[in-house]
Amino acid sequence: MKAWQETQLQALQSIQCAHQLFQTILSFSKELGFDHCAYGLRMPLPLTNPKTLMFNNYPTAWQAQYQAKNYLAIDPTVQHAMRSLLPIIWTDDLFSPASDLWEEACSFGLRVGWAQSSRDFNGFVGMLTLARSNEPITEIELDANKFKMAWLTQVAHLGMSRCLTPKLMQEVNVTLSNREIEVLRWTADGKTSSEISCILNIAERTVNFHINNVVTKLNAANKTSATIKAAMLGLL
Amino acid sequence: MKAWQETQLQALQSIQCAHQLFQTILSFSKELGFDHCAYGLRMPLPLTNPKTLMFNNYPTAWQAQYQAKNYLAIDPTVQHAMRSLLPIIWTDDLFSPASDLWEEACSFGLRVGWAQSSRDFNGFVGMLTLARSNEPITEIELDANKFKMAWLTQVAHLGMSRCLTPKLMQEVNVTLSNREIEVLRWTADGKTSSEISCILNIAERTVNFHINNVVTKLNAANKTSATIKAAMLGLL
DNA sequence: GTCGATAGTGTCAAATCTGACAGACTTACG
DNA sequence: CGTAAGTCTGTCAGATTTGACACTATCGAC
Repeated sequence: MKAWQETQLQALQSIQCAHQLFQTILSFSKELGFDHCAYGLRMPLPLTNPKTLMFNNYPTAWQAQYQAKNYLAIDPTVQHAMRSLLPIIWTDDLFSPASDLWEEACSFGLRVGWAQSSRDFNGFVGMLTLARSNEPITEIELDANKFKMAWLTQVAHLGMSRCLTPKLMQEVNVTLSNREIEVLRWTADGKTSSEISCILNIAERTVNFHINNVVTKLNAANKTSATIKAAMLGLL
Repeated sequence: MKAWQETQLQALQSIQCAHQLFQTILSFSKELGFDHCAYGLRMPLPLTNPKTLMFNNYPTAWQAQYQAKNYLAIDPTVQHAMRSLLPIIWTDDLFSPASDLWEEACSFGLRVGWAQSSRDFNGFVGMLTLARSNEPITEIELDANKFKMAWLTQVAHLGMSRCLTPKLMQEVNVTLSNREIEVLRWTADGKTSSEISCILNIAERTVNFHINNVVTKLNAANKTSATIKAAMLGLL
């Protein structure tokens, strides 16, 4: 347990394969007393259909069930994780809006769990879940381990997003010029092209030129979409 | 040091005044061996001029200097914090692009420091800095305390943003109807009103009606600005 | 049973954006 | 000295958005 931090940081920095990284995370979660571990990464875009990648060592049948019934959309732990950075512990109360899910999870031996999320500057949200079948999480255990659990959440996110982001979201690799950023920021703040042309002392045509370049670079359908993409991915 | 976690969480949940909360954070930072502490909170909007709130117990003269020379805009620790969730330690290298700032900080007895940021679901970025005048941060110290420092970053952010967000950014209090969210998501993904009307099987006029309501609610100048605001504040 | 929030629809003129035509100037880099 | 990237500018037609006019209907709360 001494080598925790070094090993983690090494893994974080060196491992290039997400599956391999997950195995490392899993081994840490076992050291913390949890047989099961799940890591999910949700991309910020598109807003109408944000993709989520999942890694876990849950029973295969439960994984299939979860997928088939689209439990991701109603899982209360996920909903919490999308709104708050605070850790959350599985309770009957928490799962009351999704009793089916809860009962089935229990039937697969997933009765005790803890989850926390994190969000990076590209807008990616990562969620780490640690779970086991029995042995409720005690106050004492929590006090002893919550620092490490929170840390693991961070480390897992940093590693996972480093591995996955560039492939999943080409747009994060795009670089915008200073002028493009400037114009796009004003656009995001609700200025029209002609207003921006006054602010920056250039022709309206030039403003539209820059905007059009960004639209092309980000593969967007129009100005609004381009602005959203750039802002959500932290390009502005 | 035993009561760390309880006290922190209590403070986090109960204290309503940001200054009072900062005093609590400061006391923890002292327990961790740092005389000085700074907490900054940056709001996500407006993009052309994002406001930042600062709390710290630095020498008054240094605070004035920092403000007067607008060091916030070039501070390498801030720039790092805006791009990465990883903690960072003050080094000569780090400050080489801002040697003036670094020399002046040293002259005020701020030579050793550590900083980490976090980002919440409203897009607010918080940054915690722990500093002292001498005694370099050793590997051993870091290994012993980095979990707690990361934790404190989180706790500070949760408390501070709870205190400050509702006042600073009225828009976070706005609630959008389901239909408004739906329409706005499609808008963010680059669909035109007429396209959305097809997708949702309603009249184009109705789409514009919903969009206009959101524009009004969020006090935005137009569709693009409203969409950005909603997306950045996690309303979508 | 009225009130408020939500959802839906119509028309029309002016403002704004989009796309496609094409070209010029500067700066950094090799 | 050429080349690439970034910045800047022009015109014009057609699509889209915006703002202001009104109106109907449902649903839950008081």
